[in-house]
Amino acid sequence: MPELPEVETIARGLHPRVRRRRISGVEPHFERVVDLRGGALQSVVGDRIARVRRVGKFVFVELDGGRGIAIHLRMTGRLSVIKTPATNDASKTVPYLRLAIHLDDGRSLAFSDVRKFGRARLVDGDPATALGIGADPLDEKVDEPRLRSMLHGKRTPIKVWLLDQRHLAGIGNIYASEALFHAGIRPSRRAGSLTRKERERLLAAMRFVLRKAIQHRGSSIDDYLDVEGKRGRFQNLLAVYGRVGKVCRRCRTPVRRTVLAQRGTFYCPTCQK
DNA sequence: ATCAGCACCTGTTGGC
DNA sequence: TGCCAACAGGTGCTGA
Repeated sequence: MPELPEVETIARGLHPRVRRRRISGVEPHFERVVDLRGGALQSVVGDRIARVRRVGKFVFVELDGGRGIAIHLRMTGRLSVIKTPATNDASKTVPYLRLAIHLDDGRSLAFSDVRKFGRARLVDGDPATALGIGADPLDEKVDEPRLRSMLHGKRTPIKVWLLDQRHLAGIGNIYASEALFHAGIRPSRRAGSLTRKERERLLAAMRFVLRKAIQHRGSSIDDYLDVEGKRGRFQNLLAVYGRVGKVCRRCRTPVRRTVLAQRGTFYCPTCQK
């Protein structure tokens, strides 16, 4: 479900609600929700939350002392802050509750997820390094020369390259299609074949689309909701994603759907070369 | 390195 | 109306 704009919206919503709170307990309701590669989560009990921010597609709950909890919502994960439920009816309070992080003020951070794909992982030190993900696409240090060196010699389709979080972290299936539309580049183009102008357009398009989507609090195509349970609005402004058969907003050509890396991929055959 | 295929899960939807 | 295959915003593993 959530990509960079949705995760950014959630992190921004969560931050003022939980900052400076101390963690008083960690209660998993589904065994595999904790990714043990970072070690057991119980060790954060007693720690204070410094802030909440986005790292790639992770919601990062940063703790005093340099550690943090990295939460990945995958397809259907949701975060909310609730009144701490009695242990025996926790799962009734929030449907599909998978993990409750109790706070010292009688509230809990609730991580729920219909599909059980979401994970929470303890991280020590720089989260991007620990999580093995690349630079943020909104980071201005990612400029054309840097993109050029990253794409050099790559024969994989540019859209597939964009989805690989080790390169740039945060872009998912919606915004990859959208950014490529705004850049006028076919999703199937070999990454290394982009010209300088195309790389410049791609960088500008990624940032434009991601910033616009953040302004609109993300895209709620199906079930994405923010921390307050509200839908985003950017789904109404999508240019190609999910619009197969409908006409391109720019040139009226019907939008096409193909499959790349087993993912639905949308583009305008006229506007994208 | 890279890539297809599948696994992980459950719910919704579209076609017959 | 009813059934069921296909599909869904993501990643991670295996084997070629």
